[in-house]
Amino acid sequence: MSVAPMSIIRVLVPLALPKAYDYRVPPDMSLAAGDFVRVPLGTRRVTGVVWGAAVGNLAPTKLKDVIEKYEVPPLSEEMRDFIDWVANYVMAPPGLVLRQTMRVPAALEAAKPLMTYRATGDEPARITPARTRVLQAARASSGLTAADLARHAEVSAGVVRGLIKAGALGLHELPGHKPFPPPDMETAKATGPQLSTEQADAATALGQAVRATQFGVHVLDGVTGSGKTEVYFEAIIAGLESGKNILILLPEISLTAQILHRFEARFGYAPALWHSGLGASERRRTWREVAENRVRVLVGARSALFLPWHDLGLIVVDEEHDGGYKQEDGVVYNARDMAVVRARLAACPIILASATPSLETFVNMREQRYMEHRLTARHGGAELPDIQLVDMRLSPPPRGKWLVPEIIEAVGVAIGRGEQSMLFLNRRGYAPLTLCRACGHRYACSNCDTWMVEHRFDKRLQCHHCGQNVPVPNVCTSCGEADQLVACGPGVERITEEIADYYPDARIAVLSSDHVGDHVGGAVGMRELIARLADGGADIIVGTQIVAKGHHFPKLSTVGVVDADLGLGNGDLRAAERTFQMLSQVAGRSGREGTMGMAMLQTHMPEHPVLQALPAGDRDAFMEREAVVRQQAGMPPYGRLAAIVVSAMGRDEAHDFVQMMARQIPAHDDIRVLGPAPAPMARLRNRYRFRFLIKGGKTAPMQAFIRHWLDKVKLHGSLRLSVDIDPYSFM
DNA sequence: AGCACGCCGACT
DNA sequence: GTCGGCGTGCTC
Repeated sequence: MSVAPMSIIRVLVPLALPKAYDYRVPPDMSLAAGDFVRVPLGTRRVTGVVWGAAVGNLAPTKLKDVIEKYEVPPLSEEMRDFIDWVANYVMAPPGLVLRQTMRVPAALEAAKPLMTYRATGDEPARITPARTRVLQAARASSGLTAADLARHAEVSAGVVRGLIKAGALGLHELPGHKPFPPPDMETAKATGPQLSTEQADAATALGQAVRATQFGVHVLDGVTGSGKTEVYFEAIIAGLESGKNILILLPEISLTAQILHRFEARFGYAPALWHSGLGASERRRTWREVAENRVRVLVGARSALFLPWHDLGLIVVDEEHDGGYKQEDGVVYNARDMAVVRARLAACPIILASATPSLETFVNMREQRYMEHRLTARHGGAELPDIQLVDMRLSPPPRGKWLVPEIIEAVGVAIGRGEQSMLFLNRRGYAPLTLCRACGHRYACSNCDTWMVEHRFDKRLQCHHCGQNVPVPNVCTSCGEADQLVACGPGVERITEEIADYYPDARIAVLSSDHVGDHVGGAVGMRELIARLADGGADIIVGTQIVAKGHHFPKLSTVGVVDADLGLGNGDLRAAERTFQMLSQVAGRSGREGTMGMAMLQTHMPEHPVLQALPAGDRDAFMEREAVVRQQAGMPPYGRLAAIVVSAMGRDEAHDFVQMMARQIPAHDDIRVLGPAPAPMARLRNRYRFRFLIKGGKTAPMQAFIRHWLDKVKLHGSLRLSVDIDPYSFM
């Protein structure tokens, strides 16, 4: 009797371990790469994924046995390659990247059976119109739950319950999760809107790219209101027809609802959704259905990239320039860039859509690495808004106020015409700084290097970085004087108060994450709130950047930007680019239906290139100029950048460590290390932070350099070190 | 990420 | 004397 040599495999577990570990496969178990397994690790049992053949550099006696295999489709080789690629690129342990995929442990367990009902053929003793409709629905399609039947027949749950009791409906348990509805190709193809010539051209080209099932990056570059969504919907139809699956990424969850509704209107069914606010059972169902290759279209936030996809036929990254694609905590990555990699591995096209593409994308498009599809005309002949600058040096607001007379007047004109106005200020709360008139004390966060922001609606001082939150004191906490606190500078709440003074009868609404929240309940609540406001529920909307994105305000004619310079002065690499993107988005909110909108920007530096480019409507000239600046500075996309932030509980601990690191910087012809310097937030959540910037040429081996450097140092105590490849924000 | 091991202060 | 604080290191 011969015993086959026990096979040994490598298992990656979703933990911050440096590599995958080897395990023995018990003789009665058969495993292949990609299988989800349970393995012992130390004293615990964890779930992991078979990553491949064993490395075999550990004494066989030390190996432990795989405990069990999960009955889930294996993670594809493509996904495993993607995870390895991302881990290598962003310099994170592969296990931590795998964890992005394994965030739903419950999805690995067998699903509860699905309780569906079908008509038994028995006629109930009493028949009513409601009952007839339910039985019709039950006969028309199978696999419907009691709730589905009630919804299809438009009756209450009680009617269905009655029919079950009467024996007319019989329980039929189905294994697995409730499937997502299949695409309705008839509707999709029948209800397509009339596309303009340029829309149709772009749609045709994208459709061809999808059918060619070849990797390629396509930029859908179109001004606000030019119908980008309708164009990529056509590409989605091509993908559905070819039997492939489609992933649509959005930078934030509040936009998912928006797309969902447009998608339903166009395709007659709802796509799957994926974002952090999904409930546990929906999350589990969606993960599982993706793993089983039964989700055809999914709209999601950046984490949707790590779902266990099969057969991706198209990825769409909407608002590709948006900073929301950058994940800053845990594994630091830019989902837009990783989506391009994902598409390459899947050998499918990817569409980057934006009205204001990032400079990286702009340069790639100009140098023809990315295919350009440009939409220049606004929908329904609407024109781009007239953008005007108000020089605050020549036309200052009244003392202690923030709005210039020109904007106040324009809002008045809009009110007179029954149109909406929007005042934009990207600053939450009432005032960004509070000080004591008596002793000069400034209220700072005790954990961070920042001021406490007054929120007058909830009468509290808040730190926007760590969340610390105290009631506004009655007496100064420093000198004890009463009623001496002064609010310095404006936030949206203060602007609301100011405009209300001028137009006391106007209906004014504030929109910021404080009032609607950025969780899903908030996002849903916000959709409803915005729909109400957009429908004429307010005369004046005062908002932070939350109002800049995606939402449609048909009655909005006038936009006032309270501080167009905010964000230009902080020395950030992308300050100009980001300000341009944000301001053009905000200005683009106005005048979308037949009317010419107007936007006024309050500025102290009207000669700044960003503020010159906006009224001139000359995005390309601005981008070209910005590209030259970057090229001269050797900055991305003409050079490479990485950041290393070291933090510790004590300033000396962090400082000594970065000094020691500085002495270990490896030499390299094409890479320079700047720093260490105190990080832009030198203290954050009670930790002292220092930063190195690593600047390399376009082809510099940044990761290898950093790996080599970090191999020479060892963390201890409260020290933490994080690497950010291609940092987005420098703050 | 957990969890055990190990070395220091303050309690019945 | 022991209970327990959390720094350090390991997990195939």
